Amino acid sequence: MNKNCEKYENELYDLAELFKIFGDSTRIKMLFVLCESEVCVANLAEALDMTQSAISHQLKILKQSKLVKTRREGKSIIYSIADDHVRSIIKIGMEHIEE
Amino acid sequence: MNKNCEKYENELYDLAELFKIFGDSTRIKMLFVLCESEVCVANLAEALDMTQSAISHQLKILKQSKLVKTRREGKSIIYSIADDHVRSIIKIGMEHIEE
DNA sequence: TTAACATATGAGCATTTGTTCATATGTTTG
DNA sequence: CAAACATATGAACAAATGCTCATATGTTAA
Repeated sequence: MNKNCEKYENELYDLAELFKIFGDSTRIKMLFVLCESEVCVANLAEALDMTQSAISHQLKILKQSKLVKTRREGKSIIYSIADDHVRSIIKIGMEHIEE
Repeated sequence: MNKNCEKYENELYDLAELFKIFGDSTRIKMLFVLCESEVCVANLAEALDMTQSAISHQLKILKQSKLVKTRREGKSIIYSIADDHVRSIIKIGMEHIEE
């Protein structure tokens, strides 16, 4: 029997971890908004109609996963998509949905 | 503020649901194995070193999500990838990982 | 038809996850 | 410096999730 999933055990684990990040409504909405333009925490919260705290907790997860990056601008922290793979993943997922 | 995530509310919800399926070690391993060849339940269980029951429960989820399809062959049920989007999604995820 | 095999499924349980609430940290302005 | 603003974080709790165990359903061969 095929045992490649043992061989690729670690890669597949990481892959699952990656998709897990995208597998939550709140996070995918956040990423979707960020795909269009960089946004500060408060504006993200407003866009999704959620509390600043909830958004902040999720941003932490997105940042730890290196899907977003930050920079400070005055009192605000501006979040943006870390690399184009995020857009690719969302795009290809959307293509699957739309059928 | 950008409210496109309201506009695309439903699509983004479905997208999250899709990625949620990929966001589990067991399921991604199953899909990975199935990407290479169609397999019956018992062989999948063996390949992943898991119980038949656990695999069967997950296969149900994969089937409900239309990521896999089945056909009967004697006493066995043979599972296979339902469409090539599954391979694309795994592939693009892998590309992101390997960096 | 009955025994053996292959898969499916429901209930129960432990773990994980996402939100809220309260509060801490950090920055700018007066 | 103090007050106001923006974000981060820890604890607690409810909901969702994945596995196990027992058993049901369905198929084939004797």
